[in-house]
Amino acid sequence: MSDIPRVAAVAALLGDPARANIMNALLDGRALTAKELAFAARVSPQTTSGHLAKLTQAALLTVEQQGRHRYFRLASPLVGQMLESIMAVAGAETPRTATSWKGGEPLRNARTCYDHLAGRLGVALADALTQRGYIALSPDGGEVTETGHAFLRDFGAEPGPGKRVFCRPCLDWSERRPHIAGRLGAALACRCFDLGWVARLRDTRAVAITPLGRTGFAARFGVTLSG
Amino acid sequence: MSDIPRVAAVAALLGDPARANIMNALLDGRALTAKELAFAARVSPQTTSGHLAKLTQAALLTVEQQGRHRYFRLASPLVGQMLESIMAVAGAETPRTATSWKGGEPLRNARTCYDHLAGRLGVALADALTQRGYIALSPDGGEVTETGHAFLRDFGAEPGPGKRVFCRPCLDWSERRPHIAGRLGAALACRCFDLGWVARLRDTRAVAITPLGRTGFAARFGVTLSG
DNA sequence: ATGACAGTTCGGTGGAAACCGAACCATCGC
DNA sequence: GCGATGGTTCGGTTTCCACCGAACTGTCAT
Repeated sequence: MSDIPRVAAVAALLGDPARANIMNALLDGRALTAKELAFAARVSPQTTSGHLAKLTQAALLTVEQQGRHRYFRLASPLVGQMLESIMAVAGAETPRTATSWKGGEPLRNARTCYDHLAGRLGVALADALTQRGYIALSPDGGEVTETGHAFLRDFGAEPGPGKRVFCRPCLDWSERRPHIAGRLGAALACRCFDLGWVARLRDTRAVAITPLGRTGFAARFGVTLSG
Repeated sequence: MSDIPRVAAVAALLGDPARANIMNALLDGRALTAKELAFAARVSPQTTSGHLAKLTQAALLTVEQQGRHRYFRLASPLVGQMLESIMAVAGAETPRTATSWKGGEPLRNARTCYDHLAGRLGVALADALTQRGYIALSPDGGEVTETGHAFLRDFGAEPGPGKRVFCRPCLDWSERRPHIAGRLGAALACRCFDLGWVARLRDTRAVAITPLGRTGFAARFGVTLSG
């Protein structure tokens, strides 16, 4: 007895659809204003204000005031990981009759997941790197090989020298297979944005693969996607 | 839009204190009867029955009928990981005025976390293995060194040959530092139980360190604990 | 068969909270 | 200064759901 109430409180916060939408909108790590979040949550600004107050009060979000705007973002990567893990079980449950997934198609194809790439693109990259012997993934951890380090250095996505291990698998809720998270995932995604291979879309976590990216992914990773 | 409602539904289930208590009681991987869970949840059997129905309906729990008893357990390790990740943020939030932790002392000292050891003991083991150069841990992953493999083989806790990577850090909610989870964590815990170094206690996730274990942990890991 | 026990279903009650309309405070631009 | 805009607070309504008492089904024991 003593801290279970705390986890229940946190879970209850995520248990409201409006708040879940808010958290989901912030899952890519950006900072959004209260109004944008109201739109994402599909409720009125007043209601949103109350929700945001609770979420920041619980230290799930942090606020930053800029002029008359208030920018909200996830309080820590830990919060992002929590959301991902909930998505993993929420997606796994009930094999379900492949119902109307319509509308989510761009999301399933390529999106950002806090700070790294996910969706079919993310999984394909993970597969490509694994198949070429650059990394090794298992449900519990990941590892970069010698040749993998060389490849990453060459590609320009070698994370700075820190702790030795920095590759974490993240269960993709749409593909049901792991993609690359952790510092390596962040570095890869960052490099892909820098190269102009992918571009963020408005009001969604989905990302577009540019023509430049299409050829790039094919040439460097042997990855071809329809989206 | 389309799966956020799903995560909200899952989170809402965990958001009720009674259900959170139930999940917490099952977090060590054992199977418990409805009555035991009613006691853990501190509500009447009728109410518990309703909660259990919802949790199994949502595929967070599985049931197994045995005579007139129904045994409930977590549906998958994924569910355990989700709970751990929520605990991590729930524990992190609000540095808080070091309030009355009384009663949780044994839990903080040594406990099981789904299938591995946690608490001061778990963290101390992770520290010892790290300091001796047997493993390398970072927030995003873990790795076993060559000498580490040799040590584990000698200790009798080498997981079977599967994927190469099998060491996952798990943020300890009481110590706020990582301990060892994943296949390696499970193997270590299993070996410690086999050796009689630790023993489960009734009606709690806390474990006792036996006199045998006290000398064993000191000799093999250089770890000494008060509990 | 009979009683004991595990677990569920049903009905009613009470409390919590999500929601919005309206009014209010602060900041920006002119 | 003024209106426009971002954001919050307040009140009242409505809906939802956790909870328990009571009654029921099934299994085990003697």
